[in-house]
Amino acid sequence: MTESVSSAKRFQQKVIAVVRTIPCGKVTTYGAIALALGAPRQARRVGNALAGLGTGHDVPAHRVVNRSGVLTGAHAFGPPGVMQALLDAEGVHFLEDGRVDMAQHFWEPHSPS
DNA sequence: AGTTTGACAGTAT
DNA sequence: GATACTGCCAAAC
Repeated sequence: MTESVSSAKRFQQKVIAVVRTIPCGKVTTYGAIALALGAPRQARRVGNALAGLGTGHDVPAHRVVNRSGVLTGAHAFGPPGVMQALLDAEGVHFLEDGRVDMAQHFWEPHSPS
């Protein structure tokens, strides 16, 4: 089935595949995902792909933060604080800066192959 | 068809 | 160490 799909859509599917493998209580970065997909420096597209998911997916997108540990995509989860609450419920610890403790919860994804 | 924006990251100052 | 600038590429306007 060689269906013609937009490259963005295909990229999105690959992103989803990786994000779904993120273990509970762990977080990763956009750049790490992009690198695992074989698209280094394309971190922006990873975020853009997740932004297109919207609601009704089984993807733990709340476990994806930027390199600084900031929840840059919190706005996509509706009311502010929801993304933080989801992570906190999974045992993720936050710094006083409101950032995720990357040194403790960073998890590096692998290629979905 | 050109410009702007975006759930980022790396390098330079 | 913090701030500024640039690179990347696609979707939206």
